Order: sequence, then structure tokens, then C-alpha cells
Amino acid sequence: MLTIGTLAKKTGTKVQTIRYYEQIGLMPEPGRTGGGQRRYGDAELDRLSFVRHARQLGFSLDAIRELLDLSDHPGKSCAEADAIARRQLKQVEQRLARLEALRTELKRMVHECSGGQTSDCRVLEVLRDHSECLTEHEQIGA
Amino acid sequence: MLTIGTLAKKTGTKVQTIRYYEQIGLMPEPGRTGGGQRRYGDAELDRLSFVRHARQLGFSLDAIRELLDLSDHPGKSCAEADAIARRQLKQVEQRLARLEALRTELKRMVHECSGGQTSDCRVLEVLRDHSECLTEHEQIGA
DNA sequence: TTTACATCCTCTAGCTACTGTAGGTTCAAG
DNA sequence: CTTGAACCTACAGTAGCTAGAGGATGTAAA
Repeated sequence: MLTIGTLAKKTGTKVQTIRYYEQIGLMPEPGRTGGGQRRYGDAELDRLSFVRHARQLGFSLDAIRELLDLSDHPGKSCAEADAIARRQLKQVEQRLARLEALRTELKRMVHECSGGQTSDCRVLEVLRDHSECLTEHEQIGA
Repeated sequence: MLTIGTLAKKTGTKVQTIRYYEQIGLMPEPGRTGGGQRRYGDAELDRLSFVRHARQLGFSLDAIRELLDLSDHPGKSCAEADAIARRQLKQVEQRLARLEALRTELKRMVHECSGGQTSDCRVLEVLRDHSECLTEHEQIGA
């Protein structure tokens, strides 16, 4: 039986985050000691590991909820899980494209800074000037 | 003189976002009509364009605040603006590296899915198995 | 057994950067 | 003068946590 702190360490999660996952129903309510402290078993460790791994891969908590649901029902079609992963891949690729464009522009800004006064600073100038923008009025995808 | 709606359109910003920027002190309080509606001039248009452009480049509002401050004081050294841009570039490059690793793993997941039942779904399996993880317990950088 | 102290508990608020809604007012065109 | 789009304030909500207050519990050493 693991305390919440041990579970946190084993999965690289903060204690508060585990309680938060419980609160939003992503983790089940665990058993408690007489004094009311949470105690976890291997099933919870596995589930939390799954969640954290998926988070590292950029899946949203909603997507993870779907994936956990699929994984809880082994008879269901694999196609759904595949679709979720594909959606995720697509998003990742879109972000990559954006970030690459940003890198190019930032590099240009940095390399053209000559180190004088801000009045002739290229960094500020570039930000003031929209004409070389990637795409006008595009949303930032963080 | 521009209404807030016109300013919004010209800069690709939502009206509420402009009011929000005013609230947090990123945009100045503009003049008002007798009836209390905001009216903007070219200075505000420039400032908001600057802010939006910087946001598109991934600068945080705090970083933008610093940049605006530098740009308001043309005597200051350009080095600070350059440092902010360099910090930003570094972050972008870190995110790129992470996302590329994610793309690799997601591609592997997706391509190995054979379309059977979830019980032998590679997507779920990969998420269950941490052994091939990029780096253990790494934070996700959104 | 007592005491120390790390860890646990709940609850609430805060973070970033917005976005949306409700309920009401103002402005410009026809 | 009327219509209706656009404006106003104020507040709540989003994701995904994170931090803090103030107090209870668990464990190990003295």
C-alpha cells in the first residue's frame, strides 16, 4: 500500500495533482486509513502512469478519459483509440509547423540586433512591423 | 477615431481581449465618447499591433510588458530586448525538440495499430508501457 | 510512552490568457 | 424617430494544475 506521496514520487506527479485527478474523476477514490489518509495499490499506480504518459504525449485530460474508457472495455474496437492518437499526431504536426516558423523569425530578430540603443533595436522594430508576418491574424497555438 | 470593434478587426483581436488588455494595464485607458464608449487613435492601434505580433511569436504578456517598456524608453540599451528575444528563441527550440520526440512516438503508435480489439491495441499498450519513454518524469511543455 | 516532525488532510484562491454570457445603453443609418 | 448593430459593465468559466492556510495523522527515535 502506497501513500499519496510515494505514488507521487513513483509517477513524477505532484501530490496536489493526484488529488485534483481524483476530484475530476480521472482517478478513482482510493481506500483510506482509519485516520483518513489515502492508500493506493498497483492498479492505481498503473492508471496514474498511463495518465502521466499520455499527458507527456500532449493528450488532453478529456482525450485521456476516452482512452481510459477504451482500455477499461477490452472488447471495443481499437479504431477509436487509433483515431484519438491520429488526432493528437495531427495537432502535434500543426504545432511543429508553427513553431518552426516562429524560430525562423526569432532567429532573424536576434541575429540582426547590433547592440546599440533601443531606438534602433531590430527586435522591437520587427515586432512593430507586421509586414513580414507569417500569416496575418493567425491564432497562436500554444 | 476608431471604435473598439474596428480596432479589434484591424488587429485580429477579440473585443473582450482588448478590454482585458486594458484591465491588466497592457493597453492604456482610451478616450471615451459622451456616452462612455471607447475611442482609439493610431498610437493605440500601433501598440495593440505590437502586442498581437509579439503574442503570435509566443511571447508571454509579461515579456511583452518588458518589451513595451523598453520601446517606451528609447535611450535604454538594446541588449535587454535582445535578451528577451533570445530567451524566447531558446524556449521555442526546447518545445520543438519535445514535439519532435512526441511526433515520433505518436507515429509509431498510429502505424502499429492493426485495427483489432482494444485488448491488443498498440496505442493503449504504448501508453501503458513507460519503458520506451523519452525521458522519465519530464514535464510537459505545452 | 512521549515527542518530534514529516507527511497527510480539506478548503480556498490563484495562475495564464483569454472567452462567453446577461442585462442594459449608445450610436448611426434610414 | 425608430431600428438594430455595436457598445457598456460585471461576473463566471475554460485547462490543468499549483500554492497556501490551518490543522490532523503516522512513524521512528529517545
